[in-house]
Amino acid sequence: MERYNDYSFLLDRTARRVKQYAQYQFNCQQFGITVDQWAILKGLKQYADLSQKELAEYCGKDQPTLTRIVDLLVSKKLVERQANPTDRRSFVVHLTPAGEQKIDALSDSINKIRMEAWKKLNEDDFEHLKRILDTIYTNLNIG
Amino acid sequence: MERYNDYSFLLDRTARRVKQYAQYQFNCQQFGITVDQWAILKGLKQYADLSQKELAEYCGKDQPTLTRIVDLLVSKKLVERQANPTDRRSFVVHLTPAGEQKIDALSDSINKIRMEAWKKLNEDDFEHLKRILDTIYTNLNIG
DNA sequence: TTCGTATATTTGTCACACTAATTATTATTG
DNA sequence: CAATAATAATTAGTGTGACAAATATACGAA
Repeated sequence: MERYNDYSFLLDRTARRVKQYAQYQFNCQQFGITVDQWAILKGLKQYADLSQKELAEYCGKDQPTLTRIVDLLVSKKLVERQANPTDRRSFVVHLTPAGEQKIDALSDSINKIRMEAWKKLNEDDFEHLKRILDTIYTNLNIG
Repeated sequence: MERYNDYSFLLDRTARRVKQYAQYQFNCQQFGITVDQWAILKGLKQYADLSQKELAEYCGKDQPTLTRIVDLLVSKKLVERQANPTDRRSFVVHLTPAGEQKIDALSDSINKIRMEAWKKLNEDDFEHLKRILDTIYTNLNIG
């Protein structure tokens, strides 16, 4: 069934538009961060004070990418790197008060932006999508 | 239903893995091109001799990205830019014989790579996925 | 203890996405 | 016909993704 090949085009195209739409709204509303930086802030909020390796894993980024995103968040004073007392190789990434505040200030607006994509779709659609994407994801495990 | 927000994480994660897996196989099998370069070659094969603007549209790329991919394909001698006789602002992108040959040589292997993702999924799943992704895509039309 | 290996992070390089600005050409309008 | 607007392609700048290599530290085995 060669036409199934189209899934890769559809996936790539849709993922890019989702990100582009969100970033466009972030810019219009002057959130001052990127979509990927937001994902890291949310991860920190949810799991709190992780090492970069753990944070990368939970957020689905690789470590070099996470390093660079954390660099940007540090320069915006939204997070800080703290020494890890039990392992001097690693850092603990910690939300600053400004970071906490940013999350509180943006959460509602960002939920609204995200939900724009879900118009005309329902619970069953979500379950389908989640199952199919997870299947693809595990089918392609390289390791 | 705030949990629907996860669709963006799932989409991004899956699209990246699909691309990463394909690129990994491209590298192992020494195809000598990237996944995105392949998408442009296939677009040219299908539609033949388009301007860069048209090619970008059909392939779902923006114009600056397409310019750079075409640059790389030109340097690999797989395509060439030809003057457009009716509009001196634009080029016609044309597959070279080497480009045609590359497509013929790789098509079967790439179909096989693509189908790895589809294990344990069926026709209905494809229809679901296509409908849901297309709905999201059109929901987020910025223009 | 010490040597070798594993791990956390960083850095470098190439490719791609998006935006804005530039250049050359074409189309329009006054 | 000249001035202006629109368009195709490019370039520049920033952010992200993947991979490999480098660095510093931790851990395990001899």
